[in-house]
Amino acid sequence: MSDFKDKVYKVLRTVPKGKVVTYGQLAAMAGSPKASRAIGLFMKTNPDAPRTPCHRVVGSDGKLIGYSGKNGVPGKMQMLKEEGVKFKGDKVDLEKSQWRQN
DNA sequence: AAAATGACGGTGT
DNA sequence: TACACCGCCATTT
Repeated sequence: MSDFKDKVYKVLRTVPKGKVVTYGQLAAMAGSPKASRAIGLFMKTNPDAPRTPCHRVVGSDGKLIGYSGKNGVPGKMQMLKEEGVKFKGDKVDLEKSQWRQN
């Protein structure tokens, strides 16, 4: 497996409940700030579904995209709400729920 | 090995 | 503000 991919999952697993990260941010932490596209690809593949909270990954504007889960994006939004993530209409309130290492 | 694909992001119109 | 296009990266066929 590529180190990049492993790194992405590692970081993603570090994201606490009730917080979210953007694809770009996640990519940056993994070592490639512009690999946001690849990140989504990993989420789709998602070999570690149960241990990888891919539902905590949102777009740069906090908009929910993707999610191959059971209920799709709507279910993802619901799940995040349950975890305590604040929402702004159909998007996540990044000002309050975006995860920050620092 | 080369080309196509995709759960993105930013910029332009 | 909304839609379209281009650029980036890693995976898959």
